Amino acid sequence: MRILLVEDDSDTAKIIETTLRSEGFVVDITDLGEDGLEIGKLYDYDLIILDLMLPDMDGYEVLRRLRASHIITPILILSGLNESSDKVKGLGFGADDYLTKPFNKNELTARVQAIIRRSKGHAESIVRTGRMAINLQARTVEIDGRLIRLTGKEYGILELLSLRKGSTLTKEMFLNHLYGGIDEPELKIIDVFICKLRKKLSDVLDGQNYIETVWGRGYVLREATEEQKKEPPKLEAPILGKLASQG
Amino acid sequence: MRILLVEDDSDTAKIIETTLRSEGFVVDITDLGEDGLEIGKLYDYDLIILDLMLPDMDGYEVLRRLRASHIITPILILSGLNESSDKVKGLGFGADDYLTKPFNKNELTARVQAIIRRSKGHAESIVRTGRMAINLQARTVEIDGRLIRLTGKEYGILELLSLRKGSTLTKEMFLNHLYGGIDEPELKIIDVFICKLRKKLSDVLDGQNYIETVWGRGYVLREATEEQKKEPPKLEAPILGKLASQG
DNA sequence: GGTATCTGTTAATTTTTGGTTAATTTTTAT
DNA sequence: ATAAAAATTAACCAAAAATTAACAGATACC
Repeated sequence: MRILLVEDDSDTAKIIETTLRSEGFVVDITDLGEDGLEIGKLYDYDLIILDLMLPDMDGYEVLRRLRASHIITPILILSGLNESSDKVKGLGFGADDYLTKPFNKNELTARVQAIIRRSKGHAESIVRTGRMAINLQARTVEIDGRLIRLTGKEYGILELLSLRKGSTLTKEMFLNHLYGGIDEPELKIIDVFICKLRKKLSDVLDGQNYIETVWGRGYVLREATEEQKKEPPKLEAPILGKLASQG
Repeated sequence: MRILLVEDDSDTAKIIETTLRSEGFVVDITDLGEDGLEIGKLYDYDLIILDLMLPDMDGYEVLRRLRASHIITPILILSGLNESSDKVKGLGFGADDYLTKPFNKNELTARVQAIIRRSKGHAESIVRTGRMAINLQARTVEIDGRLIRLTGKEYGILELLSLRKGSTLTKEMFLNHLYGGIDEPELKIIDVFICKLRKKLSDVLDGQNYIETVWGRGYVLREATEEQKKEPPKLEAPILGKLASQG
């Protein structure tokens, strides 16, 4: 579960971040409405938490423009004001819930979980590509129903590719999302993880590769071809014949 | 088992809290009806204990609104009044039981346990994983029908893992749920308890381990493999020899 | 074809995290 | 008040993951 937090007050942001992280959410933070708008449009978050008081733009403006761009990501409005007019205004513009500062941590997590549960309509969010299924809740990957063991960064890369399936992601994008801008390692690290990831997947997919390289640009996860979707033939007689003909 | 206590008198709250905690319940407390309403709606508690005398709102109002919102969480009404009319009124509004102050601690726990057992619809809530069975009502753990002696925190960790079997829980999650946010010890404590827990279980499971480590994220309780579900072969001659030598 | 640039792969190194034990503090029961 | 049990901290080692570095293989472009 991935949450975008648009909040300029760093103390509040920190509290929200640690609270939600401790519940297992992945939290991306930006302090500008402009950036929130951009990122919210570009990536498929499970929830956007939006502060009304932003340095560059009115929170409502961000909300309005997101909805105008047909972004249906659930939005939780965060405000220091307690007027009910604001509440109505926010919900009217298409916010899903409203929380006033200061708030209780349990209430925050409760609301966040409630909104997300509601928005998913109880359905598990699973992204399928050929024989591979990525469970975003459990952060697990299965191929032909068998669990594939991935490390944190390996999974992170695969998750990003899945969320933006079909479009090419640059290494810089991966770096940004996996390291949140600070203390980033070399770009090369992405190649290394892609390599490891491919190896783990292809071990089970007997040589098939879903992660395509776009030379000079980055990587894409493409919808599998009909050929790739088929389960591999069980190794029985044909193999024996093949082996026999080779020997 | 998680209980929400809506009570403004801090002495009463304290007594209830310690009584129920000593029985192994996790207790969240709020002193406002408004908050109780909000939190009760959003969180899935096993029981809500509701005082009628609240500073901001009539307890009946909270009860009525919870039921109006289709919250079916069992509710225990707590009151200083002893009139039977009140009793009827509360039960009529959809409360599950009624307790008058001052009350007896044993009666409190008995009622609480009864309500919760009833609300779970008689079905024993037992989570099975391989040869292990966790009884959430009794807070006991059995392996091959034999009782395993666990301490409070050890059980708490195993219970959480069972309730969310299959998904990885971070150490922060354990800390949050086991200590309710305040006065939390170091994260490291979770490792220690996991270690003790594994040891106690594996002593009986002859080396098997149901609690899996997800490196960098936390721990999971996974459904056991077919192999793990089998009872181990009974040791014959060696045991007999051992007993003989002892007797 | 040559070459500069980008990518794939492996190995070596560093950092982080987990497992375990023992010591200490706190809680509980008697 | 005391002993026993449980919880917590501290310290250490081992294991795993992340990162870097080095080099081999591809690809685009001239």
